[in-house]
Amino acid sequence: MDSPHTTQSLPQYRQLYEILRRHIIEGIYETGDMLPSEHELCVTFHMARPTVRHALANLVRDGFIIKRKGKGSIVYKHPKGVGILSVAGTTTALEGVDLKTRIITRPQVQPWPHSFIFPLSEIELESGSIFMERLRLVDDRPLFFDITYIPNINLPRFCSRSFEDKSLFDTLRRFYNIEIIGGEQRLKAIPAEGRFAQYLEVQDQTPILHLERKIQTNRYRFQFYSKLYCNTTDHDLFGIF
Amino acid sequence: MDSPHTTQSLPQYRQLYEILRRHIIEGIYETGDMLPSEHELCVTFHMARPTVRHALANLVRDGFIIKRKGKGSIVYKHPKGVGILSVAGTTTALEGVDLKTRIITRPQVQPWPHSFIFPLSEIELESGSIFMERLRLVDDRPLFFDITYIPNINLPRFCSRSFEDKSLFDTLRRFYNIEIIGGEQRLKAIPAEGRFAQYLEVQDQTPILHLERKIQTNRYRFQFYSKLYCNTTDHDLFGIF
DNA sequence: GAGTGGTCTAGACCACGCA
DNA sequence: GCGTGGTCTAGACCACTCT
Repeated sequence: MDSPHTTQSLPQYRQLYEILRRHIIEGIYETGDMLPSEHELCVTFHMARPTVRHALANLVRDGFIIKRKGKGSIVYKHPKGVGILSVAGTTTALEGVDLKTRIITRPQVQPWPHSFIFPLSEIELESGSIFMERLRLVDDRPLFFDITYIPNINLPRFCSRSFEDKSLFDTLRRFYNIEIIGGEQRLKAIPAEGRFAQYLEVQDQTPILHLERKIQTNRYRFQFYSKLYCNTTDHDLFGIF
Repeated sequence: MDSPHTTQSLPQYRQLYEILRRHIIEGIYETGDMLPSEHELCVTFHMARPTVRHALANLVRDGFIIKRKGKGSIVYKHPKGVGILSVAGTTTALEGVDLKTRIITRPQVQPWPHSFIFPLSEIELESGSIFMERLRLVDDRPLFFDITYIPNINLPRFCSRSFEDKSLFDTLRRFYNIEIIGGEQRLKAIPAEGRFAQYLEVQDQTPILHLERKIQTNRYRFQFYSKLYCNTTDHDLFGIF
């Protein structure tokens, strides 16, 4: 097994979040079911109410439950959809879906593009970027093409890791202790052209979704960037707000 | 003035949120500035720390600040962008932007469309929907076309209210005590066609963004729906996650 | 070392849904 | 009227950034 420090003292609210999340995904709860009340969860897991509420708040944020005053926490499983607009990261968001990753360009260090989408700091510019291109497939049909730029700062052996069918976010968390804490994204509908149309297996000029993202991490002054080209003809993109 | 109960005992954490949010938007803080520390805010506003933290957490959620352990809350003003993907509602998200609304179809009661995007409950079906079409313009250029379906349940005089350059969310909050607490949305890139292309003033077949949303409110079992057609050629859509 | 945010406790009172 | 979640208090200890 490769679990260096899987549960390395995760905060209690995160532990409870993971447990309930798993229960919902695995079908122990169905849409419409009530979660145990906050009080019950306090007793069961030996936590104070704010701690329990913190966990539940995150489940709300990620769309797993909705809460009703005087009623309780209601499980809400969303119909199939591709929730790549959330913090959780693509691989997690698509849990339960047959997701495959094909590496188009293996991670390699190179200078930043000349005019980059987002402004870069001195240190980012100096260090260069780790560049990587991946095609993600759902049910063996290409869903989106993902170009990632990561500042090459203190990420030993990063380029020699395998990302075939692996989660980038997981790799960052497990080997480098980097957690994703948020980000911003810009969306555009654009016509598919050239190699993007080929990768996504759509006709030239088919409307596709283009996302440019800046992803914040818990490491001080460390963020990274990605560009997505997404085929929304077969699947809708799905988001919570 | 039309402020029936503007501050009708808003919770403290919301009051603080609104104050800080306004200060950020109005330029009292610039990007990179530090907000007062949590402790300072506690003292200044006579609140306990969890209350202050609740307000700050919402500012983080809405992208106004990022927090750094051992450092503080850093103000983060996003460059121009159109943040219609957030809870806040279009009008609020576009604060500071020259937003105009042109009513295409005045609110009217009618039955629900035959096959509606989202499953509807008995009571929603029985009551029929309030239907309304609006074109939203930024700097006098059409940005998106918005079709709204609201269950016609206990919304007296709704159809006779004016929505020209008014916020729907504000109307719901002020006159019906309905708050938006979240929602889900589906995104697609589609080609502009027919009247949509005309309204948005784009060429036929230009890629546009299509959103289908279900919007949750604090009123029990009350949600509403909207469809958006958005021109992303001139502006990117902007989102936080 | 001083100050910051991150986590956590053990209570309290209120508004709401439901029976 | 009971149980639920929504709000709030007044503390506590820890990990982190900065000087």
